[in-house]
Amino acid sequence: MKLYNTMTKRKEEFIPLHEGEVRMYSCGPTVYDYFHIGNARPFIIFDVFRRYMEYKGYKVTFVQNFTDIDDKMIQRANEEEITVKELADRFIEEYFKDADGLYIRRADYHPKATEHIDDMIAFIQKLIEKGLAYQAGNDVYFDTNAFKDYGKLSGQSLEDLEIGARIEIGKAKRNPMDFALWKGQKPGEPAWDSPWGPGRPGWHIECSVMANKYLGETIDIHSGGQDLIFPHHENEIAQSEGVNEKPFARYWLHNGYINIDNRKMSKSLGNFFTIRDISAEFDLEVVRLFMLSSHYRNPINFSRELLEQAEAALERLYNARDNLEYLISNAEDKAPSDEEREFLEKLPEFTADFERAMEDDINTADALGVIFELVREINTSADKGLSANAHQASLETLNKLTGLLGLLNKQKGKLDEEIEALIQEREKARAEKNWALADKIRDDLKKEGIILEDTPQGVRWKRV
RNA sequence: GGCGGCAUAGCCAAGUGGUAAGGCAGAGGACUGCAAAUCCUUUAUCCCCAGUUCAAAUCUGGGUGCCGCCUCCA
Repeated sequence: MKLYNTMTKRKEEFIPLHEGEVRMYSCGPTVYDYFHIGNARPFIIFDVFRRYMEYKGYKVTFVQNFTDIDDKMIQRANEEEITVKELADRFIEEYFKDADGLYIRRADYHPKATEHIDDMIAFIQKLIEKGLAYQAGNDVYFDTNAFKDYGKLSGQSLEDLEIGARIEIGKAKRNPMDFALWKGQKPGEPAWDSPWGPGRPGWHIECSVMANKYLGETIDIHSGGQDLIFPHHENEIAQSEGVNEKPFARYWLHNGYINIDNRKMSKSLGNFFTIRDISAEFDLEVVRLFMLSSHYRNPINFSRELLEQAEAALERLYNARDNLEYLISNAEDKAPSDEEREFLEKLPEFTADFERAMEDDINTADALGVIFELVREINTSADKGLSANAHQASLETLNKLTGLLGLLNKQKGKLDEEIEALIQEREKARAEKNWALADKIRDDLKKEGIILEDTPQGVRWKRV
């Protein structure tokens, strides 16, 4: 498995710290609102990565946090006249609704910042003891000048960063790049007791602390959006390596942005679509396929047209599966022909190609291409007169590969007896060349959401 | 100013030295009572210029255009 590591700017062979295990931490949402499709990208792509590593036999421990206390949380809670806790509880629930719709599996741990305040205080104390942090008034700051590797992830020297810094030098800070570990309470803000007085943790410290707590001092993989490289991940490294004096993460994975009209989609620009918005018009599985149709590090544009393309592509996948299931239930049991043997020999090549794509830095676009090649092979096999056994093998391969990408989750289900009877009635009408009746039944069923297709192998149905 | 990314058909998109995957849309054809599904065929001076090489979408240099990070952001 090769992964592009932001730290080294190269693809590297993945070697876990502990044999057979993957410990990964992915930065999760700040739960002050519904998440948008830009947020959804890392959730989806790293969910796929996790599925794939499990498929490869690794024991994966996946942690994704919820940031449930920060400036935005406080501001939104004030606007809505509810507590920060109430706001967080609500949007954590909404997170899971949307994540479920996208078939994003639950992490092994979803730690919340507010439930780790004591751990954070202890961590900050260690930083102070090591001379890497200082108290200024009721705040505590990380002393970036005291950490020699500061800037190594983003490839920036502290000097360069300072030249470009747009940030105003806080009165209490020694250096413009220093960042808050602990913020003293301001009027009306929620606060926790600490050695520095009542206050709340800075944003960056939670990830260092929770990654350390759930995954250890050195983790295998840390992932998130490219916009977190600086300052968030840079600061996490400073904190974690400052305290532990060990590498924090072995591989840093960062996904590219979702753009609207070629501009980054972000809450601050206001040009975003939430997953909740999209779900009103599209099945969220379409969004999932859309996300996987390009490589995760490339930027992707978002538009309705592109979702429609993804929708059509997804339907092709479902058609292939439906057709296969139909063939299985109707194929004869018979001895395999030479053609069948050839087909069955070829089948594993698709899995091999798929794996090759995935192991090249999670190239889901290429992997999807392999699935579509498999689909053509399957569709072509329909009239080869293969045995049920052969079709079953095709189905298993298709399900395996699409399952690794988290696609084709919906099951077809069964038809009501009433509708079953109508289909039989139509078949009878067709046999009698009573096209008027046959077409009427087909139209009526379409209104019920059932589409009938008369294939060379027989009549088939699917839901709209 | 510093750091980084991208440019492949109408749209989307893989492909890091050997002569352009795949999806969507369109066109033509096959199958079909019709429709659908499916299959076959079809659409690319790989942004420009120069260089390296037997060979370049791929490497090097120089352009051009677009985007991102350096402030909260996935």
